[in-house]
Amino acid sequence: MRTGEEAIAQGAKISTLGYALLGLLARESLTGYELAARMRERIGFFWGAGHSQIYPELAKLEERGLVAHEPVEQEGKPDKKVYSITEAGWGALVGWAAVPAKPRPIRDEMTLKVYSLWAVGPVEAAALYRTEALRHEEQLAEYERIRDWMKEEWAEALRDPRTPEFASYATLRRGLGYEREYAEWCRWVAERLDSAEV
Amino acid sequence: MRTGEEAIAQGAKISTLGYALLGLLARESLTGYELAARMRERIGFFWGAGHSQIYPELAKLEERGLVAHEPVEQEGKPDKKVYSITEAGWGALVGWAAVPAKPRPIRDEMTLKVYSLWAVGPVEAAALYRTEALRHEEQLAEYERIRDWMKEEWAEALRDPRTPEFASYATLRRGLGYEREYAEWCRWVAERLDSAEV
DNA sequence: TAAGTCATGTAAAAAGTTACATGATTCT
DNA sequence: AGAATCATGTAACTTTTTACATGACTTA
Repeated sequence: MRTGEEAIAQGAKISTLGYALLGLLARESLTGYELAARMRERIGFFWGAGHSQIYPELAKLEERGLVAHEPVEQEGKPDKKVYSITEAGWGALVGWAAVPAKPRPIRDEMTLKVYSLWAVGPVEAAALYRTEALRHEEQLAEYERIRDWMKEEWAEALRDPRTPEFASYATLRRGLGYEREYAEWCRWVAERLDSAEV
Repeated sequence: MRTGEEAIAQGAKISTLGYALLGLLARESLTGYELAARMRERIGFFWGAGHSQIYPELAKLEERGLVAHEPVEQEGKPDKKVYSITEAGWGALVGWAAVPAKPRPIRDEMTLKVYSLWAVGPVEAAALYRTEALRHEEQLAEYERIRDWMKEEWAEALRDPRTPEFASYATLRRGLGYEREYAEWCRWVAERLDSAEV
């Protein structure tokens, strides 16, 4: 039973960014600055936010009692606020993670450009998609390095799909497949364009 | 040489949605209503916009001289405005399509949820990802039907990568690969979760 | 008679991006 | 000396989403 102040925020809806932050804080307590870094490094491939979006969102989550912060004084560095997830925050996260997401367009500008490919010279276009393939191959290679590291370091935990390590690995596998498929498609586009140049 | 009114808008930047509309209008002249439908049917998988975003964007494009409209009176139906791409619009489209897009996070909420998978019960989670796999398998099947149709109807045009038909086909292939990979990943997640239930 | 299609808009709110603002310490 | 890291914020702007608003005709 929730009463008083806690009940006030009951109705207010949490944004996807809010859940992303809760998901990171469920693993470890972090400052806004660190959350921005985790956002880039860990889940930046499929969700992103700069610090200008994170700080106000943390304040909102705290208002609703889903996170709490503790001020920490530091020497030689500016003071910081370390945020932790609360029990209510944990409940909100679990509730969100267990239900399907509403499907939305992926908003991939490069695919949008392909739709107008016929308006561009084939030589120029082939070069563009070969460069794009390279980008995705590099990202793929980076993910493969991380995967190998995980398999070595987390061998034990990865056997159990109820660990945060497995969840990280599953996320990475999605990136792996996404980049592999994307690179392949870019190469296919470039190859087909090459055939027109002859 | 551009002078006077045309020059005024030179500097103003066109949004991705603007280019999406130009890309559709480069193939055929359309009304705002039809553009919203094309958006859903043709490129909805990787870019989306409702009519409330399209009508104002068309007005902006017209201000900048990239599209022009002709009012058409109809019987039994409300009057409409048929938009066409201008030469300036064509130039803008080609310039945009020939350069790489700035990479952005894909903002896939389902992948974000996987990152917090460990917080959810494995039985519940397995059901969720099996349902999700189904969604992507159905979408894949739909794309396969369209692909088969294209290969029959557009056999001639698809041999030349400089046709709009080929561009449509290339776009579809991206969706095909994306859904296939996504479904496969969902099944993998579900299977791994099953192993924990025993 | 209720829902769907055709047709065009505006308004408000939410989400996301880019820029402004400050300041100490550490690395190159 | 300049750039990067740690650290937290606000402001302005753009983009996206959801809701409001209207109205004739067609199909189930």
